[in-house]
Amino acid sequence: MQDRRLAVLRAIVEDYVATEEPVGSKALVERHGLNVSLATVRNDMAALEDEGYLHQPHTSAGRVPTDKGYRLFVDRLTTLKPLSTAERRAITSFLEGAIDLDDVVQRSVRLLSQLTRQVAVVQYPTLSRSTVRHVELVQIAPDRLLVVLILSTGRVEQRILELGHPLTEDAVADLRNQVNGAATGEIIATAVTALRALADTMAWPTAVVATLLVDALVDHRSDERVAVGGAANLARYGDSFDSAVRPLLEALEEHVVLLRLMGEATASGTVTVRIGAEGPYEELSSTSTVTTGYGPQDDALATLGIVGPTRMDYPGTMAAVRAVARYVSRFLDEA
Amino acid sequence: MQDRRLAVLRAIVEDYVATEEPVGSKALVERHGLNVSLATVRNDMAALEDEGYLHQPHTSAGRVPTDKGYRLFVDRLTTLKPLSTAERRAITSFLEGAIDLDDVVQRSVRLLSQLTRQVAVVQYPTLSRSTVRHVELVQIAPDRLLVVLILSTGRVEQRILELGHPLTEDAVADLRNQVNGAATGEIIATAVTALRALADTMAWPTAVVATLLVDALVDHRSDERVAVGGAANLARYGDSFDSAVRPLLEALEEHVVLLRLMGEATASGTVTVRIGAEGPYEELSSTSTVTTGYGPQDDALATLGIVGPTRMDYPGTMAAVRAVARYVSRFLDEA
DNA sequence: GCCTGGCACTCCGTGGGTTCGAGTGCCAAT
DNA sequence: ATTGGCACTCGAACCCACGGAGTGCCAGGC
Repeated sequence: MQDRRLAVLRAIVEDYVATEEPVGSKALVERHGLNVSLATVRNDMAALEDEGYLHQPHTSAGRVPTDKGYRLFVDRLTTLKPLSTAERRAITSFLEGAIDLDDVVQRSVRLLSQLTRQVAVVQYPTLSRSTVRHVELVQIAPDRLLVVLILSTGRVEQRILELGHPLTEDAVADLRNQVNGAATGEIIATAVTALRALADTMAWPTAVVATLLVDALVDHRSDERVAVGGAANLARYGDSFDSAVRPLLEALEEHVVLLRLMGEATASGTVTVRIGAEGPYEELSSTSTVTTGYGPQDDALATLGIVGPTRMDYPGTMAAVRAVARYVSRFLDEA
Repeated sequence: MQDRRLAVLRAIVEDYVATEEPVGSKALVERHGLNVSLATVRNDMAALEDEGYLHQPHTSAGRVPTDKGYRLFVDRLTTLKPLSTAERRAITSFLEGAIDLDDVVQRSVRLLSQLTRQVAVVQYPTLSRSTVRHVELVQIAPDRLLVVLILSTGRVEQRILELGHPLTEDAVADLRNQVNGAATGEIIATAVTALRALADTMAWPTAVVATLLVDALVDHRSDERVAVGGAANLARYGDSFDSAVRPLLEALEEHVVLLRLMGEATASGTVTVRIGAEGPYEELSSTSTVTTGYGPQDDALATLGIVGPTRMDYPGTMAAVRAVARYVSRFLDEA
């Protein structure tokens, strides 16, 4: 009885996602094996509407799930569809050719957007937990230094420093050695502390340089990088263009907004679903996000997922997001 | 007389761009200071239509410019609007804070899209004419090398090499010295030749490494990089969604397609306008591009511009594109 | 020869009215 | 609790008529 109601809700969600049209009682009993009569289903639907799981656009129309309805569906009615072997093969072969971290991220975005037919978002692995592999200083002018920071994740950060004072080649070489001695192998936070200590022991002007280096290291800009792909999938919205697509297109360009929308990286393996108004932005109240964390050793370094309409295939999308996160994590383990 | 016809065409283009609606003879004489009668304007319009400059959607509707009409407008009737001082100030202050090449490109994209309210596209300066400033080799595993290539434009390319054979630290240091000796200061093409020659003189396995380095250098992937911004401006299309926005959204993700659409970099200062079907893609026959080259010393290293509907404010857009290219070029000169 | 005023014509967009049908709610019976 | 039946609601689709914007063309004037 309560079971049947849930079955009705599930059927409505599935039909609505498939057809994009409000689903009525008749279509429901025909298309699903509910062994009850029309009237019974109607009663259930009316009850579900009273409880806020369904909504009807107008009196003589079918029912549409509310955010609350989707939430229940995702929480209690979803069994993740395993991916087809073809899909699995696609994922591995797609990732195999990657040549560096940037490439991995870009391939993942493309992969995710193609698998889910939604807009995919992949955050670059955050700096905070990765370690410094090497710091390279290149003097491109007497008073100008290019800093290249190579991290254990394979990520490379670059930054030009204006010194305000010329340095000799030897001074740069010396600085390079000291900086690498202090920072290599450390996580960013430790490296920053070590460099600050180093700067204190140094004579001007190298001390200034070390300080500038610290700035370059902690530059938070680097934490905000994301890759976005599959925006063309927005074209499938068609209806509700102004209310849904416009704010989303805007959000896709504001990476800070996007990151907030995606939320904190959750443990890899746990897929987080945010439905409509559960997210932080009112303008995006008709979009949902499906996200999870990823990173080597299943240690969630960054977030990855998709953004789409509340009306989406949650089981399929969740499975795809989880699978891609898993494979990318594994790939990062190897690298 | 012929002059008046051109004036009529100009007025129609301007009105149509402003109102987005087919413009009729009445609105025309009212809004523009054409000192002739309705009937005269009608005759001119009919003549312009015969010659293919105008088109009327249906008998009792106003006229709309054809691609050919826009072309004539751009070629003969356009006087570039100078930017307002506010706009100029915006450009300089926007670019001033840039900290590296990536940042310059990203700021330019944002700037262009905001100035023109169109989708902006900026190609990263191509490698081909820039010189090698430094090659850094970092051994991240015995048989794995991270190559960081620093170019005179400030661009940094990175690539991981799988050696298939372990190298000692000394071998790497030696290789680094030799490679830098051969490549530093040369343009890419020369550097490649020099490295090939170097590889011939070397014993295995360093020769293999040098060869791999060449591959990394000539990797054409790097020439395809573009930054895109302002996709949210597509939301203003509203009508003609399927025919115009969808293919464009797809093109924006396919950077190769996008680069072909933008065309070759033309000399900085010369703004190229491609209208509708003049471009290489049929699906994009209702979009135009406004592009120009940019680079230090006005040597066009790369292309920059916008993509938008054929119905756009060409004079304003052309002025903005030219101005941004000029300022970015100047900025690159200084750096 | 070019411009102008006038007139008849063509269609598109709009609004009102009607019909059609899907879907509902509720009641009485099992 | 479930079911069959019935009356009801309300949006979508269709039709039609009408008004008006815009046109093409002709005859007359400078």
